[in-house]
Amino acid sequence: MASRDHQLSTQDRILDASESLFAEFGFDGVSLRRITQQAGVELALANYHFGPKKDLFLAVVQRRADELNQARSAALDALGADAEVADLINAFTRPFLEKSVRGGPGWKSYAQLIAQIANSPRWTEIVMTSQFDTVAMQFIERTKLALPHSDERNIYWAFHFLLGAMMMTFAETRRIDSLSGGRCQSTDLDTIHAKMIPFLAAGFQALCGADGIADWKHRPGSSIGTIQN
Amino acid sequence: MASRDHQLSTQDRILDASESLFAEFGFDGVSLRRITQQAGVELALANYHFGPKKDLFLAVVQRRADELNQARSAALDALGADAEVADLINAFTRPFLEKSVRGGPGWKSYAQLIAQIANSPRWTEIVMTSQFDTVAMQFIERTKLALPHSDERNIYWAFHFLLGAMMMTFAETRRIDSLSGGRCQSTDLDTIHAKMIPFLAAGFQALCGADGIADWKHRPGSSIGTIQN
DNA sequence: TTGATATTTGAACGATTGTTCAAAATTATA
DNA sequence: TATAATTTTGAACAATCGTTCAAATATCAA
Repeated sequence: MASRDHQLSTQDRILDASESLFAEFGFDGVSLRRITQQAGVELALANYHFGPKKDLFLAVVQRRADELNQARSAALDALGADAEVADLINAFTRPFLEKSVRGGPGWKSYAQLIAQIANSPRWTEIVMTSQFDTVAMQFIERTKLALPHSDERNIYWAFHFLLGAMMMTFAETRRIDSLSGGRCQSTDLDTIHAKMIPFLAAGFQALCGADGIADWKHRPGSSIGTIQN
Repeated sequence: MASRDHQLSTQDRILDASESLFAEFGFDGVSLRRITQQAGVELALANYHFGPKKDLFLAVVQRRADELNQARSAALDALGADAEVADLINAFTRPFLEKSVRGGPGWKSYAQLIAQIANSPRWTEIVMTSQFDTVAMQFIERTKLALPHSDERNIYWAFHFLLGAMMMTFAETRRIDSLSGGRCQSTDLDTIHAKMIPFLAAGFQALCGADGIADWKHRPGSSIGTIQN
């Protein structure tokens, strides 16, 4: 029998258990019985407090979305008008890093859950767009100012690649760990983040920078291409 | 009733239906009844030919893995010893692009399925590592030769970011489409790939290049950091 | 054609799924 | 304290889940 934590409300205990289990097994991989059992509450309470299972899933995502968005927005606003792209990338990604690494196990599960949702067409439309696109737009607009010579679309694509690298990092799949023979640790998010910022900043500069680059043109019949401006 | 395609074997019809449905709803989001119904075969045939559901899922992944790995490996081998990083990235990513865009609907579903698996710790260990890490290692080794001055670990992390950007692209979640107000199309993988190559190549150069960069150091108490060498 | 092997069928198994509901217990209001 | 509103309980609902199996059919080898 799961020991009850009387510090937490029934809603929070259900949300905590859902967060951890959804992150590990996905929406359809977890039953409401398993969730309520881990939460230490009766099965029917999930429906009573959150309605259908899908609404519970959305509640899990929404619970921490506001706090994350506020932290990101504040980090962006704290930057001066002369902020470089690396500063903007850091402002957008560091709050998530801080919470995933030092926000407790709930935030860790939350980050892994969001990382999976972000690559699932089924949930992206319902969850990501509605919850995170406002701040994403703030980042885009600031980046347009920092890279004024760029075609607008390139900034969107660069942000798309940023999202991919960031989500892959927070997913912590440990694939690189075995691939590198243990020389790299997927759980060391601080180190990865320190590598990610210059990597992405260079990508933004190459794609959206003033030196006006750069689509990759494939030469048919050859496996070699070239970067053209 | 689903019309039977007598061109295809029972196994292939089950694999095709599984591929499409697993990509859309995930492993636990699809029942064997729905799969066999879409395949136009009896329920019991799934178990007869593939065993338990998990083995069917693995069979779906394995079916196209060899072909993809061979194409990637051939593209890498076709490059000369003087290949640049952009060439290596292109050799690793273009085969997947070509099959996803011009390989038929099966390959499209397959790419989306792999993209979701890649960000799921539950499947990465079982699927990705065993199926794709051999060719991944070939790419890593070639990149070490192209960027000989780099700390080995930075190449692994750069490859990690490459995977994230690539998987986010093949997932086709259409998030950027709405974010950009329709100016960017997630389904236009050719355009995205043309942007991705210079973006990632610049990232590799910044992180692993001869000009020896570059970890992002966060200044405590400030939201501003700096790139140091 | 005969016998052996492989595949398909249709039904059923027990277990688990999300959801519902009336009654009991608790908390809040007056 | 008495009344109302809220929360919790325990059980049950119909539906669906993955899996199994003997019988029927189809395919192949001799």
